Amino acid sequence: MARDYTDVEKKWQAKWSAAGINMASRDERPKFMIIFAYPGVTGYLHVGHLRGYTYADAIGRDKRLLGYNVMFPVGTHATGNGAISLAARIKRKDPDIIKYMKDNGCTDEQLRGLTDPMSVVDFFNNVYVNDYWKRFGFLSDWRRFTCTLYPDYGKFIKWQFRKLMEAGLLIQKPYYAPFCSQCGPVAIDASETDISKGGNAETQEYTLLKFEFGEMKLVAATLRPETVYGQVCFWVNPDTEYYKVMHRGELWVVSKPAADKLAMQFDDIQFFGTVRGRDLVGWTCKAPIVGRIIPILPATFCDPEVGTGMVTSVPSDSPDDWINLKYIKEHVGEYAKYGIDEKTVASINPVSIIRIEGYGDLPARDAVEALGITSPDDPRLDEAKKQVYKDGFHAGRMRETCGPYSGMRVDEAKEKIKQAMIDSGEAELFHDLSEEVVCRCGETVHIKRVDDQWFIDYGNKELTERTSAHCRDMEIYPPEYYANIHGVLDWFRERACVRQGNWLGTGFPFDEKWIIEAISDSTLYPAYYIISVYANSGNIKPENMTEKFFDYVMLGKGNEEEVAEESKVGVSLLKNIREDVKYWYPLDVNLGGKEHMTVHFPVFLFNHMAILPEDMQPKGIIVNWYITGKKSKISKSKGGAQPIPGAVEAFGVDAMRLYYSHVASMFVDVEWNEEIVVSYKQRLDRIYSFAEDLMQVFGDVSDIDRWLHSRFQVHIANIRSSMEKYDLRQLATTAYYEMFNDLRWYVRRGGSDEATINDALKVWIQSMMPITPHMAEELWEMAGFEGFVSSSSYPESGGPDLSAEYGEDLIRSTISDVAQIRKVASIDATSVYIYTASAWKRKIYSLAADMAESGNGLTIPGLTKESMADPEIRNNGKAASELAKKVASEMVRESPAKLRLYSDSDEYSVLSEASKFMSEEIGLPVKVLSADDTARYDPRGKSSAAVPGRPAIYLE
RNA sequence: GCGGGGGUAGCCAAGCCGGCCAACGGCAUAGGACUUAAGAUCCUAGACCUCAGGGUUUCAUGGGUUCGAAUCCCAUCCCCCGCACCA
Repeated sequence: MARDYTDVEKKWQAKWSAAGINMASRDERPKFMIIFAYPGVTGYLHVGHLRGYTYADAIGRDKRLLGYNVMFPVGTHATGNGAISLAARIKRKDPDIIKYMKDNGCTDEQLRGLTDPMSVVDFFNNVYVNDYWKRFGFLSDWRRFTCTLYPDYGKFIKWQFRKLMEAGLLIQKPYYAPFCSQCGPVAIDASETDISKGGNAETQEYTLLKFEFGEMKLVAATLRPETVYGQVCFWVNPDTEYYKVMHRGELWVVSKPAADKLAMQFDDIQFFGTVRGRDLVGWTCKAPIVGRIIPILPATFCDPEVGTGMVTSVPSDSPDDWINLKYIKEHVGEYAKYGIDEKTVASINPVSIIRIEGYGDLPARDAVEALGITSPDDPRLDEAKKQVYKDGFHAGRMRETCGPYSGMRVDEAKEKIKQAMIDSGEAELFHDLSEEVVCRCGETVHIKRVDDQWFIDYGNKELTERTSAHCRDMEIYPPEYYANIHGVLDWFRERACVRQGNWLGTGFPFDEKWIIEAISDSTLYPAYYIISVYANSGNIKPENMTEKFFDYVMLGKGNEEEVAEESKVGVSLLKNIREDVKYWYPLDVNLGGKEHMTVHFPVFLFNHMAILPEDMQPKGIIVNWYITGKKSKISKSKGGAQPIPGAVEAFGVDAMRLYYSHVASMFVDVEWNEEIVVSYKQRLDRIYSFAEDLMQVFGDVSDIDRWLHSRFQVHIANIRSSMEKYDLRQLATTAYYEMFNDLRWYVRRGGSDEATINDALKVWIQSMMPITPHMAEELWEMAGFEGFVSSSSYPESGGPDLSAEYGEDLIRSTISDVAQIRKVASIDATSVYIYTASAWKRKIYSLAADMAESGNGLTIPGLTKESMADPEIRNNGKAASELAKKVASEMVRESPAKLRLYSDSDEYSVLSEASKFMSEEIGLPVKVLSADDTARYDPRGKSSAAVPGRPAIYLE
């Protein structure tokens, strides 16, 4: 049957909204505040993002069932240049972006309005709230929505930074930042928000080595300063025109691109003409530290774009250098035109400088030969280079050729040698990117030195220790992250917190030329949701949000009258907001994707600790993993893999929510698979139909009612303990599978009591509410329950009815045993006889229970002795002592209560009453007899094998 | 390199403070019921062996601890993620 899920979803969303149950206001109830880390406004979201958001809503809904006043606010993060570049691309009608927007349902008319950044932000804010979060049935307090670009939000951030300054946590020092000459600073990251190429580039620190060449210094850039003792020659590209630049009174020779890069990192670079590479080759220069005079050789592999376009040659440890030197030696004739003679070349011999386990004197040669590389053009040189470096750096030691560094570990020598050369003026540092990075605007990105960069000092020891200590008292999931977060906090150093350039965000309060960057303005913000509602309603304007205002409402500093005077906010409103803050904070749960583990969550914790008092520190963090596309993350910047509105139409919101909750643990990645989502949809269909049928059952009380009631008490307890750990998957398993199966068994067993069904139905629907709220409301209404299930109260577990469960388990296992015997014995049975155990056997269990309770414990000799002391048992001779022995050894770990079940259960009645049912299930007539019935039919004497919990079976 | 996480039956995926585990659940599969048929739904089966409810081998590989290990320890192989201005 086709059920119109969309209608049901819209119907209940409208009702919730009309009743205002999503709105969170301070009252007498205990509170629960949960957020998810708000998304960046960089485009449309995809089905993967809704996973975490759904968890947040479901957890909030579960807390509602337990009587909490739940606040679940949402917002967006628009800081950055995403909106700027998006608007620019729309404005210039970039076909890719137009297609992307249209594919996601943006109309031409809407598109026409999206040519400035704020329109883009507003547009997506609207999409996120209406097409995603409201559409998914979230009970969020929409009045509290905020965005990082709202002026009132900015006021809060400025306050936050003033507090950081007061705490001495803002510091200034030079910084090397990726920089576009057109757009200013850019972010280099794999998702390529700012850039169009080079997302995996890293900033590398090069050591610039200065080689004396007459009055000039030839400057080579190296990543391996520890190898300077092995320098034997110098590479210059003969086809390149090099630049002479003056720097600190020295005349440097570097490539043109290098000169440009140097100018971004040193202030005094002056141009002094050029020199051709071919005019340098054939001469010699003096190498730093070793003072060795080495020949300058031509090398076409010297790329002017990399480093300085000149390279010092260490053939002992650099596969490139080794292979090129080898080539020259073997093809000297080709180099005559550069004035290179055979004698010079022959005199160049590698110097062994590093001893590495598994390598000979010349690691570069070994690596090259091991890979069978014979030509300078072999692409595997890169691999050889990495291998030699890795092995040498971590396991190598400097040889005796390395002067004062002899015997030192390579990783240690690297720093020491570098520093020594810097101190002596033979070297300087330079930063460059590991690969070409191109800005969205098309310009190449370089590293620029920024002298007065502001940092937040997350390396602060005292702050780190307090934050780390607090984490031990938090609920952090998964447990691995709880254990690991201390390491993450320790590892944090200073973090650049402001930037310049083409960037939307809040101005830095101490110097407005800076704009606060994207992570730093999103740390303390959960607290702002408490205040945003007043800003959104217009009761408080940004200009009212003075430093004293926030000091008062957030920290309780100052007195109301003074603050009211200064901020122009009424005293009662001020007090009211202050009470709100005290009521709602601390935040109970901050939920976010795993990418936050090393960035957002740590700074979220640090900033709370730095600014807010002990009793306002966060209480919980939950990390969720991703829904991925085939092979890769479904990337939002690369175009949505599955637009959300389409998925909602196809599968229904509840099916998607159930899919997210149940398909796997929160803490593993899951590959998006529509077929799986469809199967969840079908499950919901079945639940709908079954629940509807259940509502039509009006019958009599029977034994099975007790069993169903017991099962549900167990499920309630199970759900409660699972949700204490926010284990939504277990909740889903219980509600959508176990409860469902038990109800079906109940019906199959002939259960039909209206009151029992009603009770079970009520709990069942409530249990499903957190995950599939629309279906739950619909069923709740159909069943005739009052109000919203979303606002109902979940019961406490009454505990299980062990004897009811024992009886039912007995019936099930007996049926299963009959089936087993029929299968194994492969006989065509026509009827089934079931014999329950003799009374004396139950008595042995009773004695065993007594012993277990007595504290002396259950032992074989003990039980045998006790049993044989009883005349009734003793009468049965050897069978009795054997059973006593068996019971004592097998039941030694069972609880006395369990033993009592064996001894006290009236198995004959239980099975007799179920005989009709068993006949139907088995398909044969079933007769239940007692082994104590002297007139019983028992041609094979099977009844003697019956024991409590396991009746004997005879088929004929 | 530093830090972290994994390898479970055809696939996905629970379990992993040792025993209740031959190992939850889903999907796919097989047999049966229902149906004119298909689909849906329901039942049953599911590593291997077994003519009476039993037994034998399994949870990357190899060792070890234990009365007992998918679960603890060690080693090995393989896979994945983060490493900074991207919430």
